[in-house]
Amino acid sequence: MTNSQPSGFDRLSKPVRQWIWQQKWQSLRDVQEKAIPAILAGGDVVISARTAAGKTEAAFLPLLSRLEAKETGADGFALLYVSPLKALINDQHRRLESLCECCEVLLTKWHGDVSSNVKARARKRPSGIVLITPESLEALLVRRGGEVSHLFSNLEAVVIDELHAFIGTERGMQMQSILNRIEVATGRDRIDRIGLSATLGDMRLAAEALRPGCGDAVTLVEGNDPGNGVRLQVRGYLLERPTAPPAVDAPEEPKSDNDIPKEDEFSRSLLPKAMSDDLFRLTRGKRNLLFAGSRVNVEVCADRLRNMCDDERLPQEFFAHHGSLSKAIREDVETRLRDDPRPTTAVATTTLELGIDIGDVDAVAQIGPGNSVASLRQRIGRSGRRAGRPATLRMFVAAPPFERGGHPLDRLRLDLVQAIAMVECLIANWCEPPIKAGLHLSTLIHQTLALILQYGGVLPAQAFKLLCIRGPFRNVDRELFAELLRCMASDSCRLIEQSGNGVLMIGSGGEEITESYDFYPVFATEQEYRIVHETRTLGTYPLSSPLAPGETIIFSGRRWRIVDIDDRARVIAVKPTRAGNPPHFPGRGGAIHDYVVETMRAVLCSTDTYQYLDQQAARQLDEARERFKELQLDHKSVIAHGQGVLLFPWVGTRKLETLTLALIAKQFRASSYHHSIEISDCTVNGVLETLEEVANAPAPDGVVLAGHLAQPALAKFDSFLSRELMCRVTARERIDAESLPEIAGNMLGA
DNA sequence: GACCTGCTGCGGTCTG
Repeated sequence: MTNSQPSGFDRLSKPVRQWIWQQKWQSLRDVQEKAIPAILAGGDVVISARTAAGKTEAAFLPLLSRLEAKETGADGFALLYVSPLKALINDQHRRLESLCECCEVLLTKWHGDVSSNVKARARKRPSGIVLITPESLEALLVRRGGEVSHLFSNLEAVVIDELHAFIGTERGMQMQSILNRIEVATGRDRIDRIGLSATLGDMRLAAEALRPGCGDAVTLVEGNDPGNGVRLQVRGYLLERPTAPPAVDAPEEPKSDNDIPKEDEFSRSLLPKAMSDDLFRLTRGKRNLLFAGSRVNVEVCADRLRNMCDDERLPQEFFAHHGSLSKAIREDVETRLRDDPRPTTAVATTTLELGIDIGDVDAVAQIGPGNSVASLRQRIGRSGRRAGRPATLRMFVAAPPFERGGHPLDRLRLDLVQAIAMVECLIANWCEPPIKAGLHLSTLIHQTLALILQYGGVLPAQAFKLLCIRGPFRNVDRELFAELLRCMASDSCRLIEQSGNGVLMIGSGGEEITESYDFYPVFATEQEYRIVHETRTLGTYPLSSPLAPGETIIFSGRRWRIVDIDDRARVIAVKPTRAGNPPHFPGRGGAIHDYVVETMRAVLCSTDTYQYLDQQAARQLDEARERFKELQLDHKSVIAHGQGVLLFPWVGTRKLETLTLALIAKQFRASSYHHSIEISDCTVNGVLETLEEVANAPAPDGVVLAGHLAQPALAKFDSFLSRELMCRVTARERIDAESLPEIAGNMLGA
């Protein structure tokens, strides 16, 4: 320690200070300095700081000091650390081991890969810190309901890592509900919650997510670590016309593995050659993360770069990384990034965005504008962590080529404009706020079943009070909860039944679900094949994407031929080959925030130049702005197009879809496309009149509007909901009916 | 026109 000893340091317990001495830290980090008094004072705290700023220690140094001062010797766990990832638990265990040893506090990993005797031992003599996933915690409550009060009665605090990953999600609702159930079971009014997060758009909303209903009482701690600056570039490219469709009708099987089909022509329509040449040139020989967007793009891009490596007879340094690849393959890439000095570029989806420890990379590249400013910020934080080196991010954005008679939207270069809008938002220090909680009826079904199992039965009024008044399901009122219970008890579900004295019990249908191994997670997953080469599992492939023996596929950045499909065992056997088609993964579109789309319009209206654009991108922006003026979009929102019209509301995905739906409900043939709505067979005046009507009428009933929409069961237990309940979920979570008059009004005023 | 995450307890067999 230097002479300028931080005041926070002095307030820590003796063993904690000793540990800090051993680490030879020169001083505490800004966020740690601020967190110490906040956590020592007790109460709920949100700690937010950029990646690698020392958030974990910011929470645990004062928490361990608190344990030292308490010294009750009572049994029961003292601290609970909840993480969304097993990999993060393993990292944190490594990181906290010596600190806990110094403090003589037991540290226990608890997740699905940890052996059951370790868990049994911890249950028998509960003490110290437990690092756990929400699913393992759920299993503990459901299977050992009777032990809960004993295990957690001396709990000092709960630390929630990657808080932002839980906000507004099914898993987040589950976690809040579990923490609430622990408080109730132990008879504690509240157990301190400490949320750790990357910088969030709106800290107050994050605080509300940490302690529903009492966000105002949460202490906010924001780290102010300036980092080493950011170097950022947006590079423009032109897409090549696809000259051949993907080889669906390809003539039978290629005769030999040496036949090389024209698959490159298709893959070039996803990834132009000029772009892959630049990607190769800028990443080769260094350590990079390349975020390619979708799993298909990861495969196409990894395949292309690996081939370029082979062509130049260089050792391979490009590797694919996404959620459908096997754990072993992914860990090989992570380990190589972390521990191997050889140049390595991981071509990834969002898998490498969260806090898994992969050390520092030289640069980050991204294909396309991405879906959120928050994720852009997170990605930048993956480089520039070493002293004196700025973070480096290059965005590679391709636009469609101009064609006579092409779609007017092609010339607005909306991907490039979106990329610029994202960067402008980032520079202005804006990022998406957490989304507001929906009804989450699927997760409420789950929590009702879990609660019955935990207590062996529960009265409806108790369940309502616990889950919906004290717990996180506050958008569900008594009437709606009663309807949900009736639905769960109905003949078609039989999830629950009621005993003579009114106690809710698990029904015949519920038994099957709750006894199953996959009851504990609340998110839905697709059924999949396993892709196997000899004895090695390469990864998984969705059942819904049909494949046939003899077909070729790019997977894990390599090319394979399918030799056998075992539908019963759900195994696809492959062998290496020289040809390969891009794989197919189903997916739903991402939602872009209103403010990003508003900023896009501002970028198109403005004449500002942006230093971070390369020549090609700057030229494409000029062309897009010219076209924007030509179409008079600077003062019009509705323009004629062919036999119909194009609408430009400049709102985010959810509002765009709501307006489309409202127009469909008024008998227009409308569909949303690339930030616009296309309506066929109508006139500009006809649409303007309708917009006028919408603007001046009260907002339509969301449930009625949602009735026009297909109601796919998206969440895990949605299939148990009645049509009517599903409509209410859709109205609340997927559309925004209240904003319709305002959107229409703004378009008329434009 | 997108991504990601997670999992018990038991009974069986094998190894040191």
